Amino acid sequence: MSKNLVIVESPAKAKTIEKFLGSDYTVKSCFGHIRDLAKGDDAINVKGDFSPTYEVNDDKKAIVAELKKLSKEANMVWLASDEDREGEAISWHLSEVLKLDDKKTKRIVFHEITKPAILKAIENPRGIDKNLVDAQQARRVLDRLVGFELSPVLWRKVKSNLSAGRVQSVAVRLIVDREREINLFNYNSAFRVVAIFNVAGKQMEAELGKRFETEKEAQAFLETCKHATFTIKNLEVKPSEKSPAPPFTTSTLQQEASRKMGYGVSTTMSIAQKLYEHGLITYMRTDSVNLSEMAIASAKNYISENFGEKYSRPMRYTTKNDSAQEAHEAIRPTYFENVEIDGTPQEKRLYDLIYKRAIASQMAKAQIEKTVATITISGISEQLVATGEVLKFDGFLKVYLESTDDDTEDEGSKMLPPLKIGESLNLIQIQATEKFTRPSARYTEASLVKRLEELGIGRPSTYAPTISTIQKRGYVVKEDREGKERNFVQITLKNNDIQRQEKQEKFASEKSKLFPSDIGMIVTDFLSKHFEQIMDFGFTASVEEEFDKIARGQLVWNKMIEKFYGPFHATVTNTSEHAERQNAERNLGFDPESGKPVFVKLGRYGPFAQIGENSDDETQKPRYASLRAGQLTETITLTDALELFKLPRLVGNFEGKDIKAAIGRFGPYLVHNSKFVSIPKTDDVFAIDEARAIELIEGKRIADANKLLKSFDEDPEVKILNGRWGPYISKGKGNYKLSKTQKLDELTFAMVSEIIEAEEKTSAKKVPAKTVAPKKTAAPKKAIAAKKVAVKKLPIKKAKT
DNA sequence: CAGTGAGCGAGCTTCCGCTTGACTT
Repeated sequence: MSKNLVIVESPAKAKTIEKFLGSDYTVKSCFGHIRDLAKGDDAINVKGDFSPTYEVNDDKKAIVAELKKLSKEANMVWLASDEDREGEAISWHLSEVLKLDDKKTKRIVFHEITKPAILKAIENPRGIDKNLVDAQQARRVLDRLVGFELSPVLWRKVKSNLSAGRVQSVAVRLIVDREREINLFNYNSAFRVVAIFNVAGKQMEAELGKRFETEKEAQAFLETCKHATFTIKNLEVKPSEKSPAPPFTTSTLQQEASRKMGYGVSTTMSIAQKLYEHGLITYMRTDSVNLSEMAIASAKNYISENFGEKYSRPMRYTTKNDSAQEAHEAIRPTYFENVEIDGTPQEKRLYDLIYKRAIASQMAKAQIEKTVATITISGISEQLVATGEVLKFDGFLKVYLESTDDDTEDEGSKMLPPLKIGESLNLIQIQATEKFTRPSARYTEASLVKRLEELGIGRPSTYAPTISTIQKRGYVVKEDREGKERNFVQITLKNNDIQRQEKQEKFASEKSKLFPSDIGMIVTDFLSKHFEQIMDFGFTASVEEEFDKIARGQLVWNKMIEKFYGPFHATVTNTSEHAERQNAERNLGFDPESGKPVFVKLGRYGPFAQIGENSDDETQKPRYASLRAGQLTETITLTDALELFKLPRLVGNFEGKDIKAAIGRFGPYLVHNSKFVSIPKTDDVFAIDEARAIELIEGKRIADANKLLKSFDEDPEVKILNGRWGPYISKGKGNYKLSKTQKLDELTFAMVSEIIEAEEKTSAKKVPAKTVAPKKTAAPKKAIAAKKVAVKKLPIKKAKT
């Protein structure tokens, strides 16, 4: 048996370290925390000293048993969990649960997985830092108390199955606040003036230094330009430079993968996990931008050899964020020699991104020469300005340029034609275009993570799960929204003639953005009203300060909790007793037809509009209509609400049966002879006519006929259908899997019955199905061929901007 | 998969932060 047992958190890490340490060491992983607070409401002694009750998680029992056995056999146990609060707690829990002897237990830390770092750690062991452990306990206990006391208040006052917490509730608030900010936004417009000149056969653009608030002013300006002369007054050449971004952290990786590839944060993380497991990148849950000395040296070599010495600029980045705990390195390729990898297309793309970002961070700054030409207009004091950029030295831009969240299309760097001071210019045209101001952008998953990180809320390991939680609870939806049309004015001076045009543009269209739901808004308002402290963006930062004091031994952890819990719990009790139940009811006005009041509120099945009050009179029953996706009780207008009651609408008659059009959970549909047909986006549910409806119904019939691959005489209910994932068995309302290798023409009724029976049995054993199956992102199916790494010569092309 | 919304009340829900699989209608 091995003399030394080393315990780390991650199995992939264990494998690597084992190689560095040789045969005297067995390296095992504990897979993160092995113990947590007991499940129910009694895990914390709130009546006394707040002492917690811990339990070994069910899925950790086996690994704990194995570690117990190995630790008994070893001469020395090295606790090598991460060097941060959580890591320290993991080591402490291990020593408690495994009942480790202090004399044969050592605590070691390293924040990079390199041989020198590991060996150095082994030479410098220490004991477990109990203060740091206490800081973690305080963190854990506080989160449990907040979550498990607030959530039940929501069950009583808003809706069951809701949740609240230090992190998620603030995340929702950010989205709610942003939505309201956008709804209240005042769109102002001003006229931007751009002139185009002909300089020696080339076009050159120049913009006026000011914008005009009114069309009249813009018009007057163009009038004065009619016979003006345009002269170059000044030419200024300014050198400037651009620096590469630091290598990725979890948050910046999520942002770039979202901007450049459109991945959601959980997609990015599961692809990165695969790359990590195959030893291709360093750990992907990190808040550090630090690179190991080994990595910096190897990047320097690689860059010098492949790009030339002047492209190399070894650089040590430091993290600015206060809340960062830096237990790991930045995310980087394990070996810079692996320019390309084998794997799924997604894995290749993400690896490429990580690779380029890391290598660029060690490359020289780009040198840019900026030219600014000032142009005077005769008779007017305002001046035009033309700017041009020349890239003198590309540096890191050879491989990578970071994207921005701001989607304003900057036309990019243009070169100016050769110009001379005093030169007069040939005007092609001057155009004044009405431009509108824009509100702050709605959050994407990744930009929300960025904001949370700035506020110090949440950790790299929880960003993606938090974003999933707030969507699962229905507080927030990720959606595309169609833009709206608006008119703008454009006035053009060309050949001494002024033309005015009214044009249309689309604005406010959104792709994969986060929108709050009614529930999200109600819960945010309710919590903000009664639990201001928890909803404050600075709450996490202020408790973090206290945790730090605990870690430094300046504060006793349960005293801190006691001070928080007293007033907090009093508010919980008070709110439970006195606050009213929230249903977001809002009066919109009166229905012009019936004169009855129209209002919206939140019901069991979601938000709905109602005409008329509830009453006992059977003949006076109110009318109901569900709100459509994207409509909120907070903002819906009377007109829009009345519109909802125009459905279901009788469209016509076909084969002796009525055709009706309406909008359901999955969008607009037609119903005919109790069969449903979706109405495509190109048609309008309020305007669709009989002929078009029949066309759609017949189209659906053909599609259904094609869907049927096989039926059985023995039971007409049993069919083989062609679905999104290939052929499957359908019987009544149930669907059953069919193995992929099964040949359809050989399939008999007996075989099908067997499959159905077998599946019924296994599904009966499973836990009763929850109301809604959680959506999961598909994990990449194909694993990367182990260690088969193509070392190619520089396939890195210039990064897209 | 699809037109609901009353009221009573069983029993359940829920946090954040470490980790990796499981498993897709």
